[in-house]
Amino acid sequence: MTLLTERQLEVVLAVVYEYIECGEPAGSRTIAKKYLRGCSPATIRNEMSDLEEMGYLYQPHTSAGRLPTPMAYRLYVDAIMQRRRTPHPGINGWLDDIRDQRRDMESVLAYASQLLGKVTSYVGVAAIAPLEDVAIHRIDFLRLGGETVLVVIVLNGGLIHSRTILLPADISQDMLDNISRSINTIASGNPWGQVREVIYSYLVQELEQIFHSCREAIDQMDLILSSRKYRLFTGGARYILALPDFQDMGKLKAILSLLEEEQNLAVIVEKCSQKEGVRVTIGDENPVPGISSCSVVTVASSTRGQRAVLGLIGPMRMDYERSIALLETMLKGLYEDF
Amino acid sequence: MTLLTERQLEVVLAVVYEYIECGEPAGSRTIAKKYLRGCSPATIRNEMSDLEEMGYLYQPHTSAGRLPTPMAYRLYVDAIMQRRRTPHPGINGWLDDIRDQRRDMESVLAYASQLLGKVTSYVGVAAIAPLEDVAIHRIDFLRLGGETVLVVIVLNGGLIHSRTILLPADISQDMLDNISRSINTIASGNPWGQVREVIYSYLVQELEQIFHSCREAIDQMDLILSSRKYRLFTGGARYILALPDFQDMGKLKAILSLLEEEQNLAVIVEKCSQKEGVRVTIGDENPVPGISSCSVVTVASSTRGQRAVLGLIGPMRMDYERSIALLETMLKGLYEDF
DNA sequence: ATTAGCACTCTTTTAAGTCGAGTGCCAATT
DNA sequence: AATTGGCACTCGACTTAAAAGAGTGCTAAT
Repeated sequence: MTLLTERQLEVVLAVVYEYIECGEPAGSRTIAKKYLRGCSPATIRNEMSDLEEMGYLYQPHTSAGRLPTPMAYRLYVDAIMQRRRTPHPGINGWLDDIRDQRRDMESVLAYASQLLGKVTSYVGVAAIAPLEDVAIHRIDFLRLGGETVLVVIVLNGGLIHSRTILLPADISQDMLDNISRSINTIASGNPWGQVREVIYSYLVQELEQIFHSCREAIDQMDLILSSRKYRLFTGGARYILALPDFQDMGKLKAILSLLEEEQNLAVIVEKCSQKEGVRVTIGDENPVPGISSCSVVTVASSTRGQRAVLGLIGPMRMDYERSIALLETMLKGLYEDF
Repeated sequence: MTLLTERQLEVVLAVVYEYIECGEPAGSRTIAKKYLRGCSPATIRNEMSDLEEMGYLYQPHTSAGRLPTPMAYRLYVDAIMQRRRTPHPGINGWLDDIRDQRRDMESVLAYASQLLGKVTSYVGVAAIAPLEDVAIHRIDFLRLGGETVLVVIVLNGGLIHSRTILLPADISQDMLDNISRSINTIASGNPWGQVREVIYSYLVQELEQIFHSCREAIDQMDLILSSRKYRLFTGGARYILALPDFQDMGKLKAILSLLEEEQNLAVIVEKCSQKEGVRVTIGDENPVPGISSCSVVTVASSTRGQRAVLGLIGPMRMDYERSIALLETMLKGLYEDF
């Protein structure tokens, strides 16, 4: 891969910056006047022509200015990431709002995602999941009728999982309460991995006759807890309607589909939570299809038994710098609360 | 109000039906040929002209066919509601899907709303709230750190409420467990109204010194439980993009805004849950602004300590007949499970 | 009361023409 | 050898004009 000259780099970054700001193809004249005062438009044109050959720029049609390719965005984002980031100003007021209406975590995250969307005009994402070794606070069973039982698991960070399971026999609520009591004496304060082992061995010793019945129930709980499923929230989808990039119904549909299909969204969140800090994926770099014309900025962090992710999904020409600053500031702000 | 002649009624209903089916203004020729074979287009034209004066029809422009006004839709829907409804065929397979992946209630409702949207191309809504007098299964406290405590309330139907509250002192988890134990002995199986009274009198007698501190906590819980807040789910928003009625960004924004603002959606659900059964609101009849060009069909029902609502939000020319049948069938199907 | 006929209206579609932004290239300049 | 000014050329965006089509309103006949 041929390296870029200093000036070529400048031109690429200028085109990206200009396009992010104005939303229209950048012409040689504009770039020369606003970003590289020392050069004439003709010079820029030559550079641009070369850069197009190299795959950094392209023209939507012959007589238009240049647009950045994903490669150019990548260059731009990498450049930004190296710079020192300043915190995003002016969301402190909103964070106070969140703090004031003391709510459960889900509401807070839902609100945070809405806020992210509102402020940026992109789609805000917030997600949280328990860490693998988080301790269980309490397990509770609630007879819903017949053989269906609702299992409620409260984890130590405050996350709550619930799920109905089917027992092979109609067990009374009193009996369930007893079971719950026994389990909680060993479970409370310990991670599921340990708890499961203890329950298993207990079952084998004491309750062999109903072992198989319970085993399925335990497997169910295993599924709930080991899936480490993210609780996902998105907000602000309505604001992207105003963006010129989403006037196309096709793109709109793609992004709405993504938001409504938790699985795909989970893949994105999953990917980014593998390491702490900011992560930017551009266009095709995204692991899910359909949003290849979008970019995703996320920031992840783990504390107190939980992994939290905040993110923004926007057009490829989204304001990466501002988005990153906003996400970092907000994540930090939220952590001060929890 | 002048009454409609038999034939006028027929014409109005025909125009509504035709428009619902085809999505285009209905001309006199079409109506005469497809719905009133006995009459010539000219006759229909005369009737239409009268009906326009009466406020049932209108023309988008001089040389176009007629469209139904909200009044006409109302007439049509009232006519439908009197008819005997047949169950919606072909969703049994999907209901089985729901049944198979035995999940917690929230997932089921989320899935149901998605399904409603997918099948109809409108927006599906599902909501559930506890009845006022539903019994409490369990109240649990979890120390999150410092003075913040997470209260988890499991209600007898399986609904779970949680919320962080601020206590005036840093209370240890052991202490919280004790409190929880005491409360549960009196709370479990009883509705909150009673429980609150008992706790109050207990506090007054035993714990006067910290009465005020706890009082606030109890008030908080009061707020959680007496708000009877609906848990809301919507799904299928992406499908409306394909409808000709929502090609307009303005309308799209209005409906997305509604979906993202729980409050407004709650108003709609609230209204319809006041009586059992089907309810159709057309255009301006809707209690919230912004969706005056949409209709909402809902069906509500209460059992086992819970009120459930299923609904569809679609264009005014939505297929009311099919929508109603679908909602009724699905609600019935869901109740067989829970 | 109903209907056939016809002129009229208004949107939609198609075609043609103009405008302007921006490029590519060449020859002149540094 | 790199840079620059000049100029012809391209292609989309916008404007205008004309034609087509669907449907009505009205009038006169049945």
